[in-house]
Amino acid sequence: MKKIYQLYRFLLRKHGRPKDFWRKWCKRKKTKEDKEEIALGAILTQRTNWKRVELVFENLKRAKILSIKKIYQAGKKDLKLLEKLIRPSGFYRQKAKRIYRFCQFIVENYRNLEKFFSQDLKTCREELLDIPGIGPETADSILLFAGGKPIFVIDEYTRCFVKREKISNQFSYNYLQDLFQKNLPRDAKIYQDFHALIILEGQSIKL
DNA sequence: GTCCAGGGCCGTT
DNA sequence: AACGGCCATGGA
Repeated sequence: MKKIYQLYRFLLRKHGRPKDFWRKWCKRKKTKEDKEEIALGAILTQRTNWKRVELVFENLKRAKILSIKKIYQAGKKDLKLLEKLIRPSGFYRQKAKRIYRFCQFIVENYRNLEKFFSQDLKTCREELLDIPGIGPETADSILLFAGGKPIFVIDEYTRCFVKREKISNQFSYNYLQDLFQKNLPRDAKIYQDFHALIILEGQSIKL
């Protein structure tokens, strides 16, 4: 069943190549710092939209703690401060803790993201999933969009897409992830673009 | 006032 | 394995 790959080609023709999904959504340039923001954004965006996450980034920027290291230091001293800054993205007490623990994990074990991502995909994924508050979707978003690792992200948009296109009548995370990966070249760029296209498609239908 | 936005965790069945 | 309740904000 190469239907999935054909759907990818179809969406690519329809919407064009999404230049840089995260840049477009975050309205930011792709820099080294940006990778950290992408990873942090993956947690902040849980069950909310990007506008809210933008507000948090602005707060963090204003407070000059917009990096993994700075958040780690700030959170260690005073979690309440992080809570206050993270508030606009909702679930702020949980998310402050989640963000802090993620930063703590990176800094204390690897010093920086680069080092962490230098390991193989399987190791990175297992370690991310061990951090409380980081589940499969958040972990894979971090791996794919911040780490450039070839792993396909399943989210609500993807499930709606699967349903609309009658790709499968089973919707569990692992099953769908497997299905997409088996029917696509193992290429992070393609996974990124396809994911962006699925969201663009989902939003265009909603209107 | 009501609805909802790109999850994850925990407890129950 | 599947489902329900919970976490919380601000814009439409």
